[in-house]
Amino acid sequence: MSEETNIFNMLLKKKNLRSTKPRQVILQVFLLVEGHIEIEELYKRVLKKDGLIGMSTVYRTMNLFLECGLAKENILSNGKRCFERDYGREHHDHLVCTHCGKIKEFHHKSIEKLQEKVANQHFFSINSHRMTLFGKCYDCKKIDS
Amino acid sequence: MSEETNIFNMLLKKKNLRSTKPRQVILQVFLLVEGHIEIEELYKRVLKKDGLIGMSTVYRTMNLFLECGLAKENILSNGKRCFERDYGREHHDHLVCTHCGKIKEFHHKSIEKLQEKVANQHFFSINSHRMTLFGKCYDCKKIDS
DNA sequence: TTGATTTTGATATCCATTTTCAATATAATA
DNA sequence: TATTATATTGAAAATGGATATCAAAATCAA
Repeated sequence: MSEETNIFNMLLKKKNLRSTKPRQVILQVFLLVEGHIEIEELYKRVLKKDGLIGMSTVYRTMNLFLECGLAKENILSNGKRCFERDYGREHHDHLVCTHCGKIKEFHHKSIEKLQEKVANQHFFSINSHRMTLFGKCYDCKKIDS
Repeated sequence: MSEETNIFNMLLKKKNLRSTKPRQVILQVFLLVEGHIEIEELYKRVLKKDGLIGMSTVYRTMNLFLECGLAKENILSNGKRCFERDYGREHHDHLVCTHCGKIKEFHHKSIEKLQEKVANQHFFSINSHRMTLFGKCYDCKKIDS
């Protein structure tokens, strides 16, 4: 049993929730996601495994994933939400190509140190941050020029 | 006539749109906004000036403001949108208190230089970015501890 | 098993936003 | 100014994403 499965089961236990087939299927599918996924696409993949599962259950279960830190939510430039796995992964920020939608991840320690510094100057203590750079990726620059 | 009024009128002309009373009223009200405002609150203020204006017109007009760069949209930590004026203002990022909702603005040149650097490393050219630090402000830290 | 409780999927509902549409306002021109 | 063509309006309907409701089904503990 993967560590992530474990974390999910712990959450279920903690909240007196039951380990049901739909929840396990959705978890399995989610754990195979690489990168970023919108809920519609996740639902499609879930249906392939079990055509009886309803959309509401996917939403409900995704909220559980968010709650226990297995998933993280992002807002894309078009305003839509997408999700990504968030366990055992290093924190990262996003570079989004506004032309083709490609998403790259990056992590920059010095930026984060500066963020801390800024926060301190304003007497804030940061819990989290969100940084997204929008632009054009290499391939799209080539196409357009 | 303020420069912002001018910009709006130019957009109207460019798009063959008409300068109507509702549009002028909404612009006037918007230009008095300081900081960040949700559309409901903007609508309330519009109604005080002219009780006949409808919500759809406010939405439509706000979209025009966004289009010509008079307004900028932000997504708060609770997922709601808010707007702020965006003409003649220096670019800035946000510090949001997740406890009381307070929003502070900051601008950090070195962070932006590093963002450029990161983008270059990934062969992206950045058009814009969005950076928000979430945490607790001074006052809310005091209350809670 | 049984019985108490939770979960489910379908459906209804909610909310923010956009679209539709007939009536009205605007701007250009005659 | 009167006319005409076109854009705009507000109200209401529609949309789309997400949540809440609820009776039937599944799960768990005894």
